[in-house]
Amino acid sequence: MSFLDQLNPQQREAVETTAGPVLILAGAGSGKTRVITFRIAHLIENLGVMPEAILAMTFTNKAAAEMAERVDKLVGGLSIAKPVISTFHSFCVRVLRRDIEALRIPSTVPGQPPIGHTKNFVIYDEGDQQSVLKSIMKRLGVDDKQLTPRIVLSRISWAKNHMLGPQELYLQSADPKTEKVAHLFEEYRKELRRANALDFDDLLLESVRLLKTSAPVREYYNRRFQYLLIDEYQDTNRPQYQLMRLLVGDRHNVCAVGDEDQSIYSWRGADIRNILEFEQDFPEAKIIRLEQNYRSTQNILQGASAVVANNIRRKGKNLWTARQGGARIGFYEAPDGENEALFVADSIARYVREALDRSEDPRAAVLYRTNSQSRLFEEAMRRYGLKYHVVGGFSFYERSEIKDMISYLKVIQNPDDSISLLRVVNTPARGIGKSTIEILERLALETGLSLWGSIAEAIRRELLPPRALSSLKSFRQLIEDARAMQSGRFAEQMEASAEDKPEPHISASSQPAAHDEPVSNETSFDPNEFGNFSFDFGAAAENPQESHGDGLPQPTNEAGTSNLDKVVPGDNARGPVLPSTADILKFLIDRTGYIKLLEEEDTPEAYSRIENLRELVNAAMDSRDRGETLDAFLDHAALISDADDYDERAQVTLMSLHAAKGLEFPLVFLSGLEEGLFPHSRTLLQPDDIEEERRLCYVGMTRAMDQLILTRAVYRRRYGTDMPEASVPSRFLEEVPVGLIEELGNTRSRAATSTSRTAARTSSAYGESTHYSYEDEDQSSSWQEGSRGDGRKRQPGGPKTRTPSPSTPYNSIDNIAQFFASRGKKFTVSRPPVEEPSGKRGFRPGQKVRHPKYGEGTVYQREGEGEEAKITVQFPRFGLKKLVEKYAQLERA
DNA sequence: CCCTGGTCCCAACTT
DNA sequence: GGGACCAGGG
Repeated sequence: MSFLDQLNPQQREAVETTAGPVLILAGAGSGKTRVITFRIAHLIENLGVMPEAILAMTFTNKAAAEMAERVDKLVGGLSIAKPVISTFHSFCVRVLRRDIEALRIPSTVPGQPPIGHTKNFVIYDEGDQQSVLKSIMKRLGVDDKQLTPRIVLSRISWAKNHMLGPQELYLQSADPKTEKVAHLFEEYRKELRRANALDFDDLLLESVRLLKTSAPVREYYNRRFQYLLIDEYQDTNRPQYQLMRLLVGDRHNVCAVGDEDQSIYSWRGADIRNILEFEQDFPEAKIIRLEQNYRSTQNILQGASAVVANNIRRKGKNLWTARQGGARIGFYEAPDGENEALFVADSIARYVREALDRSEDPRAAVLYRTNSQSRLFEEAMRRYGLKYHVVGGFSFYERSEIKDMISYLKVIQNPDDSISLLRVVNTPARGIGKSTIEILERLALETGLSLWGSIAEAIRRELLPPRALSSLKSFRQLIEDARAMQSGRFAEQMEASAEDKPEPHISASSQPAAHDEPVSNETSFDPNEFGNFSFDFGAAAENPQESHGDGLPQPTNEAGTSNLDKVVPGDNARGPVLPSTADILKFLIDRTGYIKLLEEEDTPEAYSRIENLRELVNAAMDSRDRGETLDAFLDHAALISDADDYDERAQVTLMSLHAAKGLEFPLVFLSGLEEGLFPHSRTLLQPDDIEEERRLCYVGMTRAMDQLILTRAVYRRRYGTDMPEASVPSRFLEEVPVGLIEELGNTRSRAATSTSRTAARTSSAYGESTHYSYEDEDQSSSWQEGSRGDGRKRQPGGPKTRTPSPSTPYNSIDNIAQFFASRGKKFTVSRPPVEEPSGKRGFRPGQKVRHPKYGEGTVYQREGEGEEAKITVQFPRFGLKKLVEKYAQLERA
């Protein structure tokens, strides 16, 4: 029996139509990933295609990794060679690292090196881009208020996504503002070229340019890749589209998979025309529709379809499911954002417990339009002792100590990277201050050198006071020593490759990088050339609340102390040692005294930073074990994305709607359904933007397998301290057919809020009968205890459950229980017992405690009396925190 | 030169 | 709620 028998007829057709262009219109939940992976497996297994001749493009590393894993399972280690499954951006980086120098042009000045990027280019992230623009705008005296670096950057990015250069932008500019942007764009480009840096958009654009202009390069890839697959085709932009055309060549073996109803990235340049006009691009194209949804119940699917049916720009489709009926779509209207979050947490706590009792999938997702909404949900999850995982937000790489070290590495890879150099030249402080920097920058401007070049020049010509000069000398020595470590590695490679000609470079900073052979005339391909990234990085440091699935303790690098011994200097145990990225990092940390200074600081924050640095060194060691060089390590760090840290083992996942694309959960909450929030206020004016918001809503709703609950807050605070504002229900709520909706929650309170909103806010009816309130401290802390106690051994109906009387302030919970009960899931309305207050009160200095967010810590001091007492606790990872005992859910550890 | 504390202004999605 | 920026003291 063939594995193809597992597919439905349409899926099977999609898998077996391997010659020529194919467009697969795959509705939500219709087995898109399955089709792609089976198609790859079919090519390899049944048609004998060489794995390395297959290229599949995805949007996130996570999706690529998952796809690779699934293909691996199907093909079962038939061959060491693997198909290339990669994100567009990662793929482009590999292409450019290999051949970008084919784009260089000879200098007009004889004897000068060619102009253009070299293969040791660095990647600039958004922060780097902003720094570049900021300094340009300062230099040119551009008014910061009308035109912020942020705005300019987004306009530049817009231009790039539409494949416009500064000149084109200038020519079609109709206003002085755009003219200015065009000018800044030009300067920005110069600056990046000088720094030998590329931004994210450039990765795509330069790859396109490379394939367009260099026939040998193009032919190399055309020969190598015979089959091309593109996931999420509806979200490709023009450069990606062109890249596809160039890679496909005239063979036209391309398979694009997408769903126009899930196009949610137009603001990033995604061009919905790409999918709508596929048939024009490839007249011989075969179109296959996958319309059977295997994920959701009929109610959910109907609701979602009804919403998206309000869009005009779509092909239209008929999604159906065999899962007739199902739970109705819940709707809960909360008085405010806090209550909304508590409602969600309460429902999830209940759901998780129940699902575990029945050995069902206990995962739930909370989706929101804006990341800032996550805070309230996080607090609520902690209240309920739920293990949750937040996707996105502040990542490991955004921490300052990590950025510092990464910047050092970038400078070592490419000293002309002036942005990174500026970041580290005085980090830690070594007496190179503002005035010194200003002189260097002026010198750079006069001479056309990079900052790195200017440092040498300033030292040579003794243009600075002796003090500054000696500081600069020691900095330069540091970088050069580190670079020398690097070149040991390169020297060896150079021996291997024959006719290599190290070229002089403007500031003598170009690495004597080993050239691959010229691009043409290769007959065999290195299967590892496009090796996929792996993603075991940073997660542990990020969120101590992170779940590990079944609630059982897992062998993780918790709190990191176990990693300590891995980082001791002189870790040469793993065989003949060439200097690796890890070695360089250790060298840097040692020479700069970075950790030593942190230790001297002797604050808990400092120790947490040290911990992060160790984590970074560990990551570098893993990178070394994978055989990666410095640039691969840095590429990885630059291209890892928020969506990549989604952990499918977490019971509760909090994330933006965008990040949820491609995922599915038994229970989904779609929150903040308010005009101005979702749809977002910045989209209300253009009809096209509203359609995209609606697609986003569709994406969110179709993530749900069994249960979908929509929520909204009547009052919402926009900023931390401002007065809450009354909201208008989202239009999307009205677009869901009434018959599919089940209202949840306390109707009385809702009536009160809608009839007299301001009165309700202050009246006791509002304040006290609010079902979920942060002020009700007994309730929440006892819930906390209860669910934590249940965490490992879940005892259904044990002593920890009781049914509240109808008079408890939990009206709405009764209602939810009924709601769940009505769909055949029996939910006991449970409420953990109220604990004796004396049992856990009164922490004393020296005592070990556990905090839901900060983990274990030691009480440092106690101020005040009773439950008003403030206790200061030292947490190894988070430092000293002053907590009001009444509110902090501290436990004895 | 470096650190601190106050103030301003912001907050859409993300490779 | 918080990050970026600036003024002023050590």
